[in-house]
Amino acid sequence: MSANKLTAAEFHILLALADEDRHGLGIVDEVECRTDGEVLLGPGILYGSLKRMVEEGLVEEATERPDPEHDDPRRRYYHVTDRGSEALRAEASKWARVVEVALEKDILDKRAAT
Amino acid sequence: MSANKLTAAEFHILLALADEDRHGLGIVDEVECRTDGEVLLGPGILYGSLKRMVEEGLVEEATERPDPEHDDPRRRYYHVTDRGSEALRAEASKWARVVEVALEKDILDKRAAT
DNA sequence: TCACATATATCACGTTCTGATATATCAGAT
DNA sequence: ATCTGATATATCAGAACGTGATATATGTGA
Repeated sequence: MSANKLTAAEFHILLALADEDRHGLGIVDEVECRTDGEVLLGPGILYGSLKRMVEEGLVEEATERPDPEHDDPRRRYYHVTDRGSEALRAEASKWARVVEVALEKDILDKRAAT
Repeated sequence: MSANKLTAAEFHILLALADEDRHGLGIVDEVECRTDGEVLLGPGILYGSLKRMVEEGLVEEATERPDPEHDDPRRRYYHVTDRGSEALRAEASKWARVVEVALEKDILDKRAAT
């Protein structure tokens, strides 16, 4: 839609990786759980987005593996880069603004989402 | 229920129409102004989305014209339907939840745009 | 009536999304 | 050991969506 914008899938992936490195299906689980099953990432959009995001420097494959004791060598863990972190912050800020407008226009009430 | 997922463009259009009926370029202006020029709807996505949204019953062409004194007959004004209103509320609610998560993960500070 | 801005519309092309399919490995049961 | 089902990554074709150029027509003011 406009310059420097993340797709919804890229945004959800970055948000999933914000607090810890995760592997592909770990990202899917975090997003599904966090959105109560409303955002479901299929394999196409997941691995396609991750590939693109590595190329764009938003994420990188993690060098260290969390919990090497109980590891699964098939997994590829991803880590947010500084650039990805900044893109996430900018995008989250845009959506925060949108939610504010929704409140101003009485589309949402102020009650906490639960 | 409504597996009715909105695109980002549809969401911005519904949000623009939430407080008053607007015509095509009026929607573009509202979105551009509200997002500080970060979301720019070109003619393709604008009229394409509106056409689709009428077909899906999210909006309808307005019967009455605001300010008939200084009117421009080329304009086509749009009005949000009940269904569109509900879809907007649901989508805004999802993004509100996402923004909350962003706050929890320390991606945003609490003092937002204003 | 001329020039420019406004307004809607469509098109070709590129990007992104969806769901099916493929391949391989792991973990536990037989 | 090997069978089975779950886990994990990957790719692909077709659909859906977004982009920017182009087209057509009309309003507005000089």
